[in-house]
Amino acid sequence: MAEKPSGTENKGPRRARAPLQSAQERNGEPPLSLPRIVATAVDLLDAEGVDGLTMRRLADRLGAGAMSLYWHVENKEKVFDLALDSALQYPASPQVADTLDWREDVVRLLEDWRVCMLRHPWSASLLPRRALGPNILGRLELLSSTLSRAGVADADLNAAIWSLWNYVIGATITRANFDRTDDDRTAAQQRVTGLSERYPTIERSRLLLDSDWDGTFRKGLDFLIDGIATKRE
Amino acid sequence: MAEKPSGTENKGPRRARAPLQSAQERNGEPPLSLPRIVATAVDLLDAEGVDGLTMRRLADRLGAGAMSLYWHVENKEKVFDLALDSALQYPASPQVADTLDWREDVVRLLEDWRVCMLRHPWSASLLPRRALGPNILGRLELLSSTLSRAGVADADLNAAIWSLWNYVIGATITRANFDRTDDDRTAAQQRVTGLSERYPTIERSRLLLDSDWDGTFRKGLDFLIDGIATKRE
DNA sequence: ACCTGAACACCGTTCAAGT
DNA sequence: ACCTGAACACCGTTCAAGT
Repeated sequence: MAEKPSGTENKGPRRARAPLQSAQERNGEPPLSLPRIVATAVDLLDAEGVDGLTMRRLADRLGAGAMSLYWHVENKEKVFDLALDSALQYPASPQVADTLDWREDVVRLLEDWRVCMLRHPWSASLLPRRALGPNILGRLELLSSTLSRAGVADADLNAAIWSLWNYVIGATITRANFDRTDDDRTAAQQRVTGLSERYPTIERSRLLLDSDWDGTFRKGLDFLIDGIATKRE
Repeated sequence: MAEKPSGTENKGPRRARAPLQSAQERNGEPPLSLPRIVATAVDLLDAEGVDGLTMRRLADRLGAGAMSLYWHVENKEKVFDLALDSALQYPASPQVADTLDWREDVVRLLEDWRVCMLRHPWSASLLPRRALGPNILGRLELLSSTLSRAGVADADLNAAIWSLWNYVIGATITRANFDRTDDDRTAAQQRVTGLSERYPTIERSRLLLDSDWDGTFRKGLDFLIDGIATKRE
C-alpha cells in the first residue's frame, strides 16, 4: 500500500527545479499538486454540494485528465478527508487562550467552529464519518486544554468534550440542512396544520417555521456549559 | 407530476380483488407494494449501509425488475424518506405521558429515540436531510407536549425542542460512525500519540479511546434538561 | 515522476412497450 | 393497473501505456 507517494506525509512535489513547463499555466507550480487538488475540491463542494464532487468533475476543474488525480490521492474518500480538514482550518495563533472567563473562551471556540462549518455547508455532515485531520484534532486539543485549564476534573473531561462536540455537530447539521428554502418550511408546517388534530402542540408553536437557529444554538450551549461548570474541582 | 399514484396518499394496491396470480409467490399479496418495498429497503440498509441501497439491488431483493419500483415510488430520495420514517416507528400507545416526573419522561423519550436510531445505524445521519414523516413528527409532538405540560414557557418551547433534537442527532451520528472497529480507534489515538507535542491534552486524556457513549449521552442530556427546567413558569 | 485513455462494473432514470 | 428491457448519461477505479 505504499508504492505511490500519496501517503500522509507527501506535501506534493516541490516547486524548486521545475522541469519544462508542461502545457499548463506558466506559474512555477506544477499543474497538479495535493494542495491545489484539495483547494479545488473545497471550491467544488461549496458550489455543488456533496453529490457534486466527482472525480471526473474535479479533474476537469483542474484542467487534467480524470485519472491523473489518482497519482496524488489514492481515493475519493481521501479527497473528502483532506477537503474536510482543510475547510476546518483555524487561526494558527489561538488568541483564545487565557481570557479572564473560560466560559467565554469555550463559547467563542465553538461558535467559530460552527460558523466555519456553516461557511461550507457540506462539512458538518461529513465530519462525523471522516478521519480526524490535524485541523480537527487541533480544535479538539484547544477545547480540551481550555476545559482542563478551567478546572474540569480529568474524569469528566472526555464526557464534557464529547457532549460539546455532539451538540455542535448536531446543531450545525440541522441548520445546514433544514434552513433550505422558506417554501420548504412553509410547506412542512402546512402539512402539520392539515393534521392539526394529530400534532396540536407542534402546530400551535409553529415549530417548523420559527427557527432562531443562532439563538437556539447559544441557549443550548449555555445549558451544557452550565452543567459542565458543576464538575469543576 | 400526478399521473402516477405514487403520491403521498397511496398506500399501495388493495389486496381485495386480487386478479390472476402474476408469476410471483402465491400469498394473496401482490408481488410489489409500497409497504413491502419500504420494509425491504430498511432490511437492505441495515445489511449494507447507505451506499448499499441501490434501486437495482432493492428490486432484486424483491424479485422484481429494476424499473418496476418506479411505478410505486417516484424516486430514490422517496425510498430514503419512507425507509427512515418507517425505522423511527414508536409504540402507538405513548405510555410515557403523565408520569410523576417530567424529566424522567423526556429522558425516556429521547433514549428510546436514540436506541431506535442505533438499531438502524444509517438512520441518524439521514434524519436531518429528509422530509419529516408521520413517525418523526409524532415523536416531536410527544416531546413538545411533554415539555409544554411540564410548564416550559411557550417562548422557550421551540428552542428547548431544537436543542434536544440537535443533541440527540449529534450524539447518535457520532456514536454510529465513530464506534466502528477498535482497531480504527487505537490507530487514531496512536496517530495522536505520535504527535504528542501538538496534542498533549488529547493524548493524556485518551479522548479517542475512552468513549463511554451511553454515559456521556446521559450526562449531556441531563445538563440540557437542567437548563430547560430553569425556563419553566 | 507524472499523466493519460480505454475499459469494467456499476449507478439513477426516461421511455416506449408489454400484459 | 402494473411491470419490463433497452438505452442514456453518468459514476469510481484498474490497468497498461505514454512522456
